[in-house]
Amino acid sequence: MTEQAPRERYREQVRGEIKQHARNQIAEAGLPALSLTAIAKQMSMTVPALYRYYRGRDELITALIRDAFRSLADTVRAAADSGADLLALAHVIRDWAKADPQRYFLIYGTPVPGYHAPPDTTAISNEVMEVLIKANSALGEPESATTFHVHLETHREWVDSDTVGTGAVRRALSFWTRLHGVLSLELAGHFTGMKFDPALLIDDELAELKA
Amino acid sequence: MTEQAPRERYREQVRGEIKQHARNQIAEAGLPALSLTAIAKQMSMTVPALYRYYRGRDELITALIRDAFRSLADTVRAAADSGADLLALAHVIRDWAKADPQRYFLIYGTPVPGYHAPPDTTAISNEVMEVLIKANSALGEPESATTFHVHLETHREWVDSDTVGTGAVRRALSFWTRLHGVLSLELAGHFTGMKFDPALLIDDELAELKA
DNA sequence: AGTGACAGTTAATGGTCTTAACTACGGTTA
DNA sequence: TAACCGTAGTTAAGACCATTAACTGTCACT
Repeated sequence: MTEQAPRERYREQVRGEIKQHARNQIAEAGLPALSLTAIAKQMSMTVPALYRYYRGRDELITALIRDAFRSLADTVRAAADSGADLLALAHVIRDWAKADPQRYFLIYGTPVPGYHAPPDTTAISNEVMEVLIKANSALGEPESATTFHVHLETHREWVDSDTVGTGAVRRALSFWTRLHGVLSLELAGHFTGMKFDPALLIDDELAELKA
Repeated sequence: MTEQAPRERYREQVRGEIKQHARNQIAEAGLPALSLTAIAKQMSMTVPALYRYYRGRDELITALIRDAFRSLADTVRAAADSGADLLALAHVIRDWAKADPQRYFLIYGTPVPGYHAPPDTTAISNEVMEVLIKANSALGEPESATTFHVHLETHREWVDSDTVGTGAVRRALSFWTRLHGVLSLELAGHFTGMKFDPALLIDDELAELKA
């Protein structure tokens, strides 16, 4: 019942320090390069000591994924609350991704076949989607319904509030997939050689979203 | 100068067998799970024996990447030569990806910061782009030029033949990025929970490409 | 029939993650 | 103040992993 803050505070401090070293390693050489041995060496500790703070390599990675989702969700929400329109929102996300590409790939990159993110993490992921849908609610509903639109009418249980139209959901999906399409290819370097500016491609792709 | 086929043929045989085991491991548990030790065990060999066939783990991976690109390029080209339209082409690519998601991610997934694909591999990658551009040449050039379109006019040295219009290049980029956007998120499982059919989303996204 | 190239072996090095058992310290309580 | 207990950290050990070096046998060609 007593205030045992110091112990707990130190613990959080060290956990944070471990994550920071982990982030640096991943940013520099990718997730496979994340090494507990290297972290321990940088912190002047022995490797098993790290297990006091994380159950193992996987739990550390999971924590980093959670942080990345949290950071993205906060960034997107803050921008949306500041009245950013869809195009501005896209560039906020792009800037966030380009600041640390490997962090973006930690979230949206190659999945591990067995791995399933813990529920709280996917919940944060949904936050992002909610903001995107809300931002897309500004534009009205389209007059002509596409095949996918009518399909979505009967497959949108996952978006709880019925205050948003199906059109907003569809546009949010378009926004998300188009942005991710350009962004992930850009970050992966698949546009090098082609000398165009990906930012302009994004603008173009999202301009057609007005429908 | 003599016909030393048997040795060479056996060599290619074994190289292929190694790749097959590697492919299975990656398909099941992702690239990080690729283990030379496991391959050797499955082939009833010792690990160092594998080094007769590949300089190391990295060269084996590179070979797999090259094969994947080759397979995709051939598949796309074959479909295009059979007169498949853009939508059909998209579904051919999607089917190819869904048949072995990890193979798709081997090509378009999370990049390793240091790694640069060998020139011959990127050349195959360009083949795919060429086919896409060619397929997009069918539709004519748009009357109104977007900002990105005019930007692309001055940044398209990478597409050699001047027989294709800038509009075709732009549409090919849209096609590629939109398809990849939906497909990569689908394969990574980011749509699970949302119960819609990604195939219909792709149809919708590409339908708007007619512009 | 002999020779050389090559497949495959064993052995050794160094790296990784992980668990178990032990030590020592620091704060809490009697 | 003295005993105690939880916890951070250690050493030791096991099980993987990739890679290199040195050796052996075999097969194909001269």
